[in-house]
Amino acid sequence: MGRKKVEIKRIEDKHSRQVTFSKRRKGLLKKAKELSILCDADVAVIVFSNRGRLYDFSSTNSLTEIVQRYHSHVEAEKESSAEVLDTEHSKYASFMTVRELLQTVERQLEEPVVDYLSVTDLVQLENQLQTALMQARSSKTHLMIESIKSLGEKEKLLCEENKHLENQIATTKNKREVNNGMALDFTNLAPASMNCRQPKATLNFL
Amino acid sequence: MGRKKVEIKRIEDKHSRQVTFSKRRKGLLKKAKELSILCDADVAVIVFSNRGRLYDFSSTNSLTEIVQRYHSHVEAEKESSAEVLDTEHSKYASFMTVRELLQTVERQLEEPVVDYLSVTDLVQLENQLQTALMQARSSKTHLMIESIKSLGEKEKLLCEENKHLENQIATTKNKREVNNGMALDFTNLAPASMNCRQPKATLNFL
DNA sequence: CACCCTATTTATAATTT
DNA sequence: TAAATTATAAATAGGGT
Repeated sequence: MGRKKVEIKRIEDKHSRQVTFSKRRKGLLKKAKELSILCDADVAVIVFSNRGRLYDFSSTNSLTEIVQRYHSHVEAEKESSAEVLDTEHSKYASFMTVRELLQTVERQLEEPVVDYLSVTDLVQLENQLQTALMQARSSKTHLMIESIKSLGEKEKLLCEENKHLENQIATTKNKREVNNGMALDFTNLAPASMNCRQPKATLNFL
Repeated sequence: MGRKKVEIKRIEDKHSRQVTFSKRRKGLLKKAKELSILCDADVAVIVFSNRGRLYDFSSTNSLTEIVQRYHSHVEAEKESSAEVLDTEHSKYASFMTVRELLQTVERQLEEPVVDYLSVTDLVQLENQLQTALMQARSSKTHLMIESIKSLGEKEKLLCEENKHLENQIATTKNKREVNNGMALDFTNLAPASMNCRQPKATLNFL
C-alpha cells in the first residue's frame, strides 16, 4: 500500500529499511492495540530492530503476564527438543546481549554529541589503539611468562640440588657414624615450606 | 478500511467481534511477518482470543527465543538504571561483554558491527571495552604477580637452605679432614645457573 | 465458522519540503 | 535529515454463500 507494490523480502537499502521499519513497526503496534480493544483479546508484541532496539506492546499491564500465559499454554504440548537447541540458544543469547549492550549505550547518550571525526577516522584510531594495546599486552604477557618459567626452572634445579646435597650429607653422616660415631642431626634443616612437590599455582589464565 | 469507519472500542456484537477477530488477527500476524522480513527485525506476536485460544507468530524458530531476549533486555535495563556500584557484579558483566563482543565480531565478518553504530555509540562501546579490558588485564596481572612473588620467595628460601646445607657440608668436611684426612670435593655441586645473586628479570613493565 | 465480494478506509512507498 | 504530503496498495467492514 504505497506508490508501488513492494516485494516481501529484506530491504537492502539501509535508509529505506530504517524508514520502513519505523512506519510498519508503528502500524503493527497500532493494529495490535486495535485488535485487543475491538475483540477483547490479549495481545503482546515484541519487536527488536536489527540494531537491537526494543519496541513492544501489551494489552495488559505487563507483557510478562501474556508471556507467562503463553508458556503455560505451550507447556502442555511441549516436547523435549532442548538438547541441541540449548547450545544454539546460549550462543544466540550471548549474541543478543551484545546488541542489548549497544542499545543500553545508545540510551545512556541523551545528548547527541557533535562529531568531529568521521567514522572511518575513528575506526582507524580505534584500530591503532587496539593494536598498540594488544602489542603492549602481548609483550607484557610474554615477559611475565618468561619470568615465571625461569623462576619455575630455577626452583626445580634448586630442589634437585637440595636433594643432592641432602644425600651427600646423609652419606657423609653415615660414614662418619661408621667411622667415629659422630652424630649430626639434619632432620629439621629444610623449612616446612620447602616441599618441592607442592602444586604450582594455576596459570591457565594465560 | 471497510465499508464504514469503525470506532476503536470493544465490539459488543459477539458475531461481529468474532469475525473481526479472525480477520484482524490474520492481518496482524501477516504484518508481523512482513515487518520481520522487510526490515530484518525479530518479531514475536502472541494473541489470546477472549475465549482463550492462542495464536502466535515468531520470526525465529521459537517464540521463546525472542521472549527470553525480551527478558534479558528488561533485566539489562533494570540493571543500568539501578545502582551500578556492585563491584563484583559489574566486573563480571563487563568481562562477559567482552566475550560477547568477540563472538559478535567473529560472527559478523560480512556485515561489520560498526555499520550499525553511530560515532557516539562507538565511543561509548570503546570505553566499555577498554574498561572491561583493563579489568580483565588487571585480574590477570594480579594473578601473575602473585605467582611471581610466590615463586621468588620459594627461590629465596631454597637458596638459603642451599647455603645452609653447603655450610653444613663444609663444616662436616673440615672436621672430617681434621679428624681423619678424608677429602670430598663439593665445589662443582651446584650448577652454574644456580647463582642466587643473579639479577632478577626486570618487572618494571608491571 | 471460513471463505468470497467490493466499497471504503487505512497503511504506507515514494516524493516533496 | 526528518517530517509532511500524496498516490497507491493493502486491509477490512459489511454483506452474502
